[in-house]
Amino acid sequence: MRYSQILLPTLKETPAEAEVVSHRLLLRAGYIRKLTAGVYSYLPFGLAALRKVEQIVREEMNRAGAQEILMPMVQPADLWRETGRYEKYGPELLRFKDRHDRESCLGPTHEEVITDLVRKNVHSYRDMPLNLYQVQTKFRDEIRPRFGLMRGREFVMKDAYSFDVDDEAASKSYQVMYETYQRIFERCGLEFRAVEADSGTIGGSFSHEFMVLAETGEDTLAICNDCEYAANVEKAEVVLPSPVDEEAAELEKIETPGKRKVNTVCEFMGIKADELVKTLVYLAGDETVAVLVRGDREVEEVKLKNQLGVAEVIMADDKQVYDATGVPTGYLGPVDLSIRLLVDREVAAMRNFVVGANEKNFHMINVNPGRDFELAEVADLRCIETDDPCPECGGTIRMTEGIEVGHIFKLGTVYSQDMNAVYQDHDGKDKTIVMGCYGIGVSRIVAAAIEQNHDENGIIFPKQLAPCQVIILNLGTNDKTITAEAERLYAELQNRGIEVLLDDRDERPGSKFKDADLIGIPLRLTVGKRFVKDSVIEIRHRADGRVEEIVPEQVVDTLLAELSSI
RNA sequence: CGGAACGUGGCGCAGUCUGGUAGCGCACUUGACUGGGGGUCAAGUGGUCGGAGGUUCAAAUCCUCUCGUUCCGACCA
Repeated sequence: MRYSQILLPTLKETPAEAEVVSHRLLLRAGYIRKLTAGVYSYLPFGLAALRKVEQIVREEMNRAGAQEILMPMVQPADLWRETGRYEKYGPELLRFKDRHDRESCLGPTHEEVITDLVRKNVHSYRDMPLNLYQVQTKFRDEIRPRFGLMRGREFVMKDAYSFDVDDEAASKSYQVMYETYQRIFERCGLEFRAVEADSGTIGGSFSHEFMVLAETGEDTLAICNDCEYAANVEKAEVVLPSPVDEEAAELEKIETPGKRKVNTVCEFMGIKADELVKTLVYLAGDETVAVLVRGDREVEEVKLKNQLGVAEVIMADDKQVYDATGVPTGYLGPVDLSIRLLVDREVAAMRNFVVGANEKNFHMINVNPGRDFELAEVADLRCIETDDPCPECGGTIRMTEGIEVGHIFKLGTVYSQDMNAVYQDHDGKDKTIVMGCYGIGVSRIVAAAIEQNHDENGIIFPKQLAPCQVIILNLGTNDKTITAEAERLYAELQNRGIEVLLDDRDERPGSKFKDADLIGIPLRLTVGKRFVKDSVIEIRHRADGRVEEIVPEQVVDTLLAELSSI
């Protein structure tokens, strides 16, 4: 490739619409351009990076015994009605009618289509296990597309579906995919964690998300500094604290005029927030419940939801609190409280703390669980926080953001039952096929890789994902010696099968250096004055800025050695 | 869907409050100089100011509607 001929429109300034790093750099480096909200064109280098990810995914899927197919993007509504998802899926499913008034939709995922395919073509236990996958453009009409390739409406996804005779075989297929995913993300050069995901709606099944660790992630993860533990904060368990060994002092009511907030009460009484317990009121279905957590903690609403077994919990407003308890907000406490009370495990282990007195302008001190109020319902209800102990190894937890790049799911027979996908077993009886599904956000990986690998000058692609491995800068396009050497190197590297871009533009050196940094090519060769003077070529590593000067004869061997470390 | 902001040449922006011949930087074209971290000078190209309607002698500017984009939230996973 010659820079003078390729469409690689780099920008000095960042388009105003781009907020996150990967979006900014993808635009600036000339990798993508937006057509409309959440829909992008891939320019040559953007496509090249995408292909690199696809290639890794394909190799590993094939190695795992999966077979590649390609399914239609346009799908008939009737198929979706069989699973009830045409109604359930919501407005993310882009629906339309064709010229014959047939209802159709653009595929946001392919469980229905693949299950249809399999029920028509797989009839015997001999046909399984079977794992089929595709790499394809998906369309989800997101309410709010954002962050460029991170959450587009149209995006490239690898989706795989496994079919097995029973649950045990399906678990094996799941395990194979779990390991395959580990390999894929490792080969992509990404720092990632596999985290257990919520299996909520489909009982009995299980599921893992693969998260790339990066600041711009949309999910918050609790990860351990000392071991491999990682969990979505919604699921991360807070370790049971050991009870405080302290003698219970005498309960006392004191006046706290106008002091309602945790910090004002603390200030007024000269205590810290961890010596106080706050009482929060939630609406959970038809019920109103109170939750006790330490003054400096937050309630994790997902945990509360699961504890109560309801679909949703909403924080009560001042009026709802008063209606339910007869106490104005700010003075609530567990002593003689009239509504159902849930106690965070941490609070249950505390002694002699401060709570509201259930009376305007009064708080209580030296409150003790068990003695002053009943510990009817104790559970893990608070958010895990930085420096909390790790539930696995006891190390310390830190919080980080994660980008979901993969999600694997044991589906069971959810779809096969609805769509009557059965096979004939040894005994001649029809049995329902057991399924799994496995997704990877291929285009999202490109964005995630950039989120994780960049500096102030631009992208730093891992070698495995870079559109090409080497860029040669000809710093003397009007100098015969320099140009001849740059051209010679270019031809030689191509012959040796190295992916190389030759910057043969009549630009000043500064521009060429800036562009080379911006587009993120791992290795840079510079042919310039130093070649004329000392017959040396400069080789520079984008990732760490390391520079060496070598004679032309060494170039190919040096590059091959560098690239073999992939 | 709720809240907020923005829309002026390819990109980034000023001008809008206070109506009066559309501007700046970058990019692009031509020429000269220059040539190892986005260079200098000169001369140029390119915009019916998102669209429609209205007010006015006069609208980028005021009013109404509309389309688009972005941010926060909700939703979804």
